[in-house]
Amino acid sequence: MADILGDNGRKTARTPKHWALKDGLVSLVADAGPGGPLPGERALAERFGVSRTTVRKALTELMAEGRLTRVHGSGTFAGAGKVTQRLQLSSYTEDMRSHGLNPTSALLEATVEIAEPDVAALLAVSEGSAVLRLRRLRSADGEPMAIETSRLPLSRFPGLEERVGDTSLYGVLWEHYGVQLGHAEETIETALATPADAALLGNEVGAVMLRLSRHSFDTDNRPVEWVRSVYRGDRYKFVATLVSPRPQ
Amino acid sequence: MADILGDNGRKTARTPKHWALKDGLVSLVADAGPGGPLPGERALAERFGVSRTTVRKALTELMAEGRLTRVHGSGTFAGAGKVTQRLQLSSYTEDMRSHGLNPTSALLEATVEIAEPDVAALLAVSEGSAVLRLRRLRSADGEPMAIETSRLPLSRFPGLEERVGDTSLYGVLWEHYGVQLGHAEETIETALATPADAALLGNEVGAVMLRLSRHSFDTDNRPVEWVRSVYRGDRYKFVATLVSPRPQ
DNA sequence: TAGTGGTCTAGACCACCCC
DNA sequence: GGGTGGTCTAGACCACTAC
Repeated sequence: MADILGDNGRKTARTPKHWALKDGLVSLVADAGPGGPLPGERALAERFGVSRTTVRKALTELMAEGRLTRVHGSGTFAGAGKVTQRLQLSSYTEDMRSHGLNPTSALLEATVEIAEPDVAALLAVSEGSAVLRLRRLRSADGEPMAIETSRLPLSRFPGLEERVGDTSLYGVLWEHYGVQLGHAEETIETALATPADAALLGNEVGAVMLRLSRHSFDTDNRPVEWVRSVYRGDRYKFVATLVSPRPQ
Repeated sequence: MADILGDNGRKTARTPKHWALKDGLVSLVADAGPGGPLPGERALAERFGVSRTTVRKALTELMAEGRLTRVHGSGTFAGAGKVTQRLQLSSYTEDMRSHGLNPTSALLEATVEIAEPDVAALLAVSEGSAVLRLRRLRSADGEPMAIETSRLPLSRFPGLEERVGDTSLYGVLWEHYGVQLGHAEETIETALATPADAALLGNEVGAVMLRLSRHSFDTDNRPVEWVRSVYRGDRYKFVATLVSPRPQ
C-alpha cells in the first residue's frame, strides 16, 4: 500500500504535461545547434503524442527562456541565449560594442509635447511646459531588442529637438548645454509585450519583457531625462554592482 | 473601397481578442476594489461572448501584470499591485519593514554539500570542498514572495551551519567571523515558475518571475556567498541607484 | 457536493513567408 | 500555393476549496 513515489501529492510539485514536454524539446534544440531549425508544431505534436496546443505552450515557455525563437510564416529555431547589459550611466552603443555586437538605433519619433502632471513633476518643470519626447528602436546585429521612450525638458535644453539624431544624446547635452549626468534611479520589472511592442520587435503579443524606467539627474542633482524602455526578456539580462552603504 | 481605419494593416499593431478583453476585465477589477472577487471564468466567457480559453489567456496576462490573483478552488480577485525593493546590500527584513510590510523567512533547508566546479569557482574554494547551502522562503504579510538559495564556503566559515536560523546571516558573519560585505554583482532576468517554485509560492507553473543572482564579496574582495533567488514577477519590482563612472 | 480554477484536446481559420 | 506560426473555439476532465 502506501502511496509510493510519483504520487503527485498535495503541496508537492505537480508537473503539467507542457512542462515535461520541454525536456524533449530542449534536446531537439541541442541537436539543431544555434539558429538551427526545429520541426513544425504539427509534427512535434504528433511525435510527442500531444495536442498542438500543448506543444505551443511548451514552445512559448522555452521562447520566454531564450532557448528558441519563432518566426511567423517561417519556422521555429534554436535560440541565441541572453545578452548581459550593465546597468550604468553609459550609452547603449558603448555597451553593445563591448559585447562584440553591432548596435544600431532608429529614431522612430521626436515630438514636442505638453508636460502632463506626472512628467512635469519628474522633470521639475511646470505643468504644460514643452517636453521633447524621443522614441527609439534599439537593435543589435540587426535584431530589434528594445524600445526606448525618453522625455527631456525643452525649457532647460532649448533647440534640443534640432540636434537629436546627429550624435549621442548625452554628448549633445554636454557639448551644447554643459550638462553631465551624475546619477539615476533605475526601476526594473517584468511586463508583457503590447501589440505595438510586438509589431516593432517582431515579438508575440504578451511575450515576457523587462521594463526599465530611468530617472536621470545631472551633477547638480537636477532632473535631466525620464526614460521608459522595454527589452525582450528572452534576449536580455541586466547586471548591477552594489556597494555597501556603510563603508566601514 | 479604401481601407479606412481599423484595417489592422501590415507592420501595424494587431490586437488579438485576448488583449482587447483586458480593458473590460480591468474595469471589473476596478469595480471589485482591492482584493475583491471577480465573476468566475465561465461567467466572464459568456458575458464577453468569447471562449473560456480566451478569458483565461487575458486573465493570465493581467495576473502577470499584478492586477489580479487567482486562487485554485476559490476564485479570481483584484490584485494588490507591486512592491518595490531596493537593490542594495541589506537584509530582506529591513527592506520589507521600510515598506510597512511584516516580513517572515522560513528556512526550508540547510545542508552541507560538496562544491561543484562552478560553485567552487564562484566561492574561490577548491572543487569538492564543503559548502553550506541555505534555502529560504521569503514572505511578506504572510504571502510567499520569493525563494532564495544561498551558498557559502564552510572552509572560511567553520561551524556556520550551527549558527544559521538564529539571527540574520550577515550579522552572524560579522560577529563570528569578522566579515563584512563590501560589494556584490547582481544579475536580473526574467524566468518562469518551475513546478517546485509554483508549489512553494502558490503560483502557477510557468508564471512570470524575476530571477536574481547575487555574488557577494567582503571588504577584502574575497567571495562570501552566491545567491540565486526567484521573486514573483507580479508582486515585485526592483530599483537601483546608478552613479556616474566618471565623477567629474 | 457543488463551484472554482488548471490542464488538455481536436479542429477551424487567419496571417505571414517562401517558392 | 503550400507550409509555418498565431488565434480562437467548445468541450472534457482533473484538482482544489468551501460548505
